[in-house]
Amino acid sequence: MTSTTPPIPPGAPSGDAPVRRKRDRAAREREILDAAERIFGDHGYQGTSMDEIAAQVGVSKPLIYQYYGSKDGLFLACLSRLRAKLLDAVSEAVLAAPDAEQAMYAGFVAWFQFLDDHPRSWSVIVDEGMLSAGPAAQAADEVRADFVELIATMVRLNAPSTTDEEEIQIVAQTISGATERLAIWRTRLELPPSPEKTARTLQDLLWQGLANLQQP
Amino acid sequence: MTSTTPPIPPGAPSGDAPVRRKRDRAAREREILDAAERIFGDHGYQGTSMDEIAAQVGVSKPLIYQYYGSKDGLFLACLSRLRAKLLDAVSEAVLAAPDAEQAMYAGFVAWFQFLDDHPRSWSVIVDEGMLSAGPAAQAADEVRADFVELIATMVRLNAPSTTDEEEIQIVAQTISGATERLAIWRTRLELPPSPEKTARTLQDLLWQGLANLQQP
DNA sequence: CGAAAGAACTTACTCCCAGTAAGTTACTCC
DNA sequence: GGAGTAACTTACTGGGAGTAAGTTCTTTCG
Repeated sequence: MTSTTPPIPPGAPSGDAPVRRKRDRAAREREILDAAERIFGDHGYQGTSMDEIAAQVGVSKPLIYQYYGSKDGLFLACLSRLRAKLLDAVSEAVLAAPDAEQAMYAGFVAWFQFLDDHPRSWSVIVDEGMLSAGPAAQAADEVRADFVELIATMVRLNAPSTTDEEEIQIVAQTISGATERLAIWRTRLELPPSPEKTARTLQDLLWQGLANLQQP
Repeated sequence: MTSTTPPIPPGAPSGDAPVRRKRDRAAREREILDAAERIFGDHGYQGTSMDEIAAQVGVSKPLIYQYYGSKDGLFLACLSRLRAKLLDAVSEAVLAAPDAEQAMYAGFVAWFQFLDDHPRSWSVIVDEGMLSAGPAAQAADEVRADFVELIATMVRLNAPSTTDEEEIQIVAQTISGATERLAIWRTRLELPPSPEKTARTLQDLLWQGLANLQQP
């Protein structure tokens, strides 16, 4: 099970290999974070115990507490790492597009594609990141806030004459909520529609309405 | 604190008032369910302990387990009751409308209005009902499935020539996800946009795209 | 009436898991 | 090689979910 770091027997090994029972902190932290991301992704936040993570890494529980403070802290660390990756993927796709319409489509595709590429990691954010209590929930909200802001910016660029900030917020929340839900829905299908088809349908559904925002 | 049923001192009371230390089962079940709904709504699923509910009702914990089986079971019972109320409210609004466009708008308004009227109850479903693990999550999924089906039906009626069931599912998931997210978002604002404005903006955003579904 | 039966209800646990105190082991730098 | 420190562990506490086994009230039937 502990494929990464086989436990070293306490009885002293042969006397020349350094054996490095103690690794440097950064490496251990990464090791713990990797395991946590995987296990959280598999069993969810609630279904994961710190003891399990510790066992998988081949380390004792207090060490994890020393590095990450709490279960929430560890979860939050997983989340931050994923968040950066995800936001990068989508932003890059959006910025590379020649116009607003294609930017939106590209953003959608990137979003769904990322999901397909990192299914388990992703469920950390979407499936379980929705807890409303605790610091973890706050972090999940920050992830969402990032995307809402990204979407709102795009909407403003696309419909410059719209000054009703409240409407823009409604639209941005709508799109963010829709993509999130579609993401979850797709993961549960054995044969989900392709990222492209999903993105195109969403685009078709929203684009006309977005264009009309400026002249109501 | 236990305002509803003050604990009766074990020392035998005066000998004529019946005192009914034991109530009949149905009444107790309702009492427990009411308290659970309130406390789950206040502190969330995780933040609520069975001991707390038992204390509020003025009853011992095993009694609750006898009636509801588990924490999940109790939560699920709360959810079912709310789900019926909510689905009724929205369905009624939809069915009372003269045409598809107004039906959709009325459905949105009913949805957001219900939220405003039952804020705490609602957070049981939306804020915490999203756990992906356990039977509670399955129940939350059923709530969503009901609405997705309702929306899908409306879409089919509105765009009869569309035969691509996959596209209809995408659209229904989109709308369901959007309304759910908007619901959560609104509860967190001190001065949210009115149900009507939220519904109208959403309607404006989606209606044109829906109409185009039939002739792509 | 009074005992039998069966509900409603409780005390007193078990187990599991997040989190911690205090100590031990390996590495490092003089 | 010894002092100092970072990495790490054992062995706990506390709290909450869930349970076994019993106790008290109420109804029913002789």
